[in-house]
Amino acid sequence: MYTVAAVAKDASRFDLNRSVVCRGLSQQAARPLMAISSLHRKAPGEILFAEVDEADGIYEVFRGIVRLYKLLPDGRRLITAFLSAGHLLGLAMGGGVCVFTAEAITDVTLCRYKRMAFERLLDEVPGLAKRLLAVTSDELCATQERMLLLGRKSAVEKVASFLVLMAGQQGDDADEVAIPMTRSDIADYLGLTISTVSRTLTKLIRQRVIAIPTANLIEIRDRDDLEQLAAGEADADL
Amino acid sequence: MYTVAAVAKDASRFDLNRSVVCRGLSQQAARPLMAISSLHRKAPGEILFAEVDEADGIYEVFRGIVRLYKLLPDGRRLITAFLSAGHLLGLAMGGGVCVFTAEAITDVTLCRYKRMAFERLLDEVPGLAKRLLAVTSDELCATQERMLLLGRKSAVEKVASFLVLMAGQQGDDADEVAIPMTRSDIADYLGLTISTVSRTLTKLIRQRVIAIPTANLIEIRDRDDLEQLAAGEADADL
DNA sequence: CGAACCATTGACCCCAATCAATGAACGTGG
DNA sequence: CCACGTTCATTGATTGGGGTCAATGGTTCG
Repeated sequence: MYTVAAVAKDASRFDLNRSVVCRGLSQQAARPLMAISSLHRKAPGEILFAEVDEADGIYEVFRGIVRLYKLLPDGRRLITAFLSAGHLLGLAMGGGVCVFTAEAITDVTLCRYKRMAFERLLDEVPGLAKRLLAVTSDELCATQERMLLLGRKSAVEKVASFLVLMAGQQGDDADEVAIPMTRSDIADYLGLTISTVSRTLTKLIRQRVIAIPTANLIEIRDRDDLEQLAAGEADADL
Repeated sequence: MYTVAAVAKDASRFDLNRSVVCRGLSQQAARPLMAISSLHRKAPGEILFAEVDEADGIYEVFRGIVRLYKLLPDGRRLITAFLSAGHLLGLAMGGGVCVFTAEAITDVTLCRYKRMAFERLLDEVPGLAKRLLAVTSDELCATQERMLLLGRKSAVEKVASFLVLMAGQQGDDADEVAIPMTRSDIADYLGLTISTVSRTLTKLIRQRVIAIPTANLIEIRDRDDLEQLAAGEADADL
């Protein structure tokens, strides 16, 4: 763990203008946020906080990818989200207790705002609460889509949706999509098993919708088809 | 549709202290909210707004139950939430467009706050944004649990979870749970089919976990068992 | 009384899970 | 450098949970 002061020289990693929390706030308003923040690094597999922990703050991901997940007693896992740079983490704590586990899947840099102090700033910094409300509203909106996927989409539709989502996150024009997570992660994100994810991917390859040069790199060969599959508009051509 | 003035005599249905939006705000702060609100009634089956509509405001449910759902092109439906009195509706609009359809399933009374004016009040009324942030955070927290259910729970676990949820919403001590929605609604809420919901309920009856005097009334006979099933802690006794 | 809707239940089927084998990619240490 | 273990991905064989189709009965309502 590094305090902000300690890495102050590395300004690009803690630039207020890049911070999602601070965006839209005046420099002056953002300053108190600086004061209660600290920069952290995590290696792949490291846990930021677990499901039972007391919520200790709000995190913002600066670099890398974090997975959030919930577990059932017997080990079944559902990944509720993959968070990349610019995403917030810790806003949805139920009564001060974490409702999911957060774990780094790549090397991760993030910034933590102390909970108590942050709560106080919500009253003091004008526009901060409204800004966070916008963020959580967007998130809530995205989870609606995810529930539809989890509850009603077929395996092909799920995998296609995932690929479209990943493609959308990294420059729209690029047809090569980097997949930083494992098949197991994808499966637990889509409510499937590893086998089914793998089988479905090869099915998409055979249909020439995608190609997979490396396991972690997927090339989209027919974006229209893929998006149609993702939307559940495909006729009967699986 | 009724304006607030028109139903002002019916004070109990538009009491600021009962309003979730206004709770925690001073009387003075709440007054401008009154000014931009209007009271509405909807009959069962009436649609408040549909998935493609422009978001026209924030609603608060005062009485009755509303279902929110999303559809796939071929008609598959997922009900994302049942909203009862005290719930807000319309906060999670993606870029001013509704991301789901809202439909009354009972007679419903609700209050609408005009969108534009409401947005303005977020800046002007101290504490309002923070209050709504708390509401959306709680909601976000609840959707995590729902995603786990949709993605990883078995039919029995889903139905048991649903019953526990319904029981929790209406006085904890009562063992008779009123089910105001149809089996079809339950199915689309849990990501199952009508048949499976029905079959699962009779299975629970045979295990003496519940009893169903009327289709819309479920008696919980063994709450511990039910909660264990809901949590996914049951061994192998289906 | 009949129509419409809802819930239950049975017979059957299929999609995705399970079980299991194989291969590829990577470190690590001898 | 290569043998070895480990983790990850693919793929086949088989199973089973829940979907589909369909018949029946109960309620409500016009």
